[in-house]
Amino acid sequence: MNNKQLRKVRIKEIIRDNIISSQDDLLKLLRDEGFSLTQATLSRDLKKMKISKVAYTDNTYRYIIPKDSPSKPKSGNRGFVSLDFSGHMAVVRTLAGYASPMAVLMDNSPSDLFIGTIAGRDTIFVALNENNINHEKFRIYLENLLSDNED
Amino acid sequence: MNNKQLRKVRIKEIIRDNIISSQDDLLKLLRDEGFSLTQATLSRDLKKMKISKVAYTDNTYRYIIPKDSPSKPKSGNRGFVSLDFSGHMAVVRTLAGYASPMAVLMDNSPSDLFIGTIAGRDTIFVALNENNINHEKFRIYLENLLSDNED
DNA sequence: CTAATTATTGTATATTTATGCAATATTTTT
DNA sequence: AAAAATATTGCATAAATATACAATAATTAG
Repeated sequence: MNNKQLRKVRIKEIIRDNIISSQDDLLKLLRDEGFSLTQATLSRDLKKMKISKVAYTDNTYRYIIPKDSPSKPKSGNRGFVSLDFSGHMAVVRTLAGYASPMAVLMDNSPSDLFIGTIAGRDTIFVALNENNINHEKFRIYLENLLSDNED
Repeated sequence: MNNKQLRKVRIKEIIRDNIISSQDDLLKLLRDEGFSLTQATLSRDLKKMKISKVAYTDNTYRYIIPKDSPSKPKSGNRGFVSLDFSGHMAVVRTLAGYASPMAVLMDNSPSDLFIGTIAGRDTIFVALNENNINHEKFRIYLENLLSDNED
């Protein structure tokens, strides 16, 4: 294991075991352990590891390790297969059985972009808002819904 | 609904439907809609809402709504709600819409413990193997099924 | 109503984080 | 091994974000 990999492992451990509220905090701890690096490198490491600062309930900021961080196969898009459009209708194809829960997800994240969904076994019809038809935005909406919201 | 609350609602919607990579991005969109505020206020709003910038797989940063946000459905165990038994039948309750995919999961992980499943919207009936009725084992089977593999 | 209290916001700025570029180091190719 | 290609890093700084403080607005108490 080279220095970079070792460093990354320690970064995760430190963040798991400490309250870190800035990159400089973390930088100091790493340097105390003998690592030699700068904030710039740390910023890059954290980006690669998807570790980021979030607001905590105690009104402070902390760095946290995302729950799904450990190289999760991106195939886990909740059964998503494809998205196509037909006029005012978006058609989402899913793996067998996934259409209904995905439609429920959408129903629970309402948006101006659509006015309703109906799901079969592996297909969802989404009635888009005729005053606000924007395929690209709907695609982004769905992408965010499916990737931001893992179990 | 006063201006602040309205603004916060819109912030969530905008982040859900767009790719936002800085507070200034968001600020511009809000101002386009007629909101009058500064980056400082936005920073405070986002802190309160626990919305933060995270590294995305495409090597960019995006603001995202945290997973446990109230607008997202709570789905810790893949929509699982409860498990009960009635004679040779196990009855699994799920969140609305989750019954079918969960039954598919079970069908794809066959076991001597049951001989078939049938799913409605939020309920699965599982016909247990009458030669091998063991409620506790089935509970463990289901527990493992729901916690093991990723989506 | 008026005063007191609390909440919201902007300004200005400090703090924090990200990145272009050049230098080094590492790995791969020949 | 040398050359070429790729990756890692620091430096300097740009870009982005958070916050102290003061002002203003809204709410509550008397």
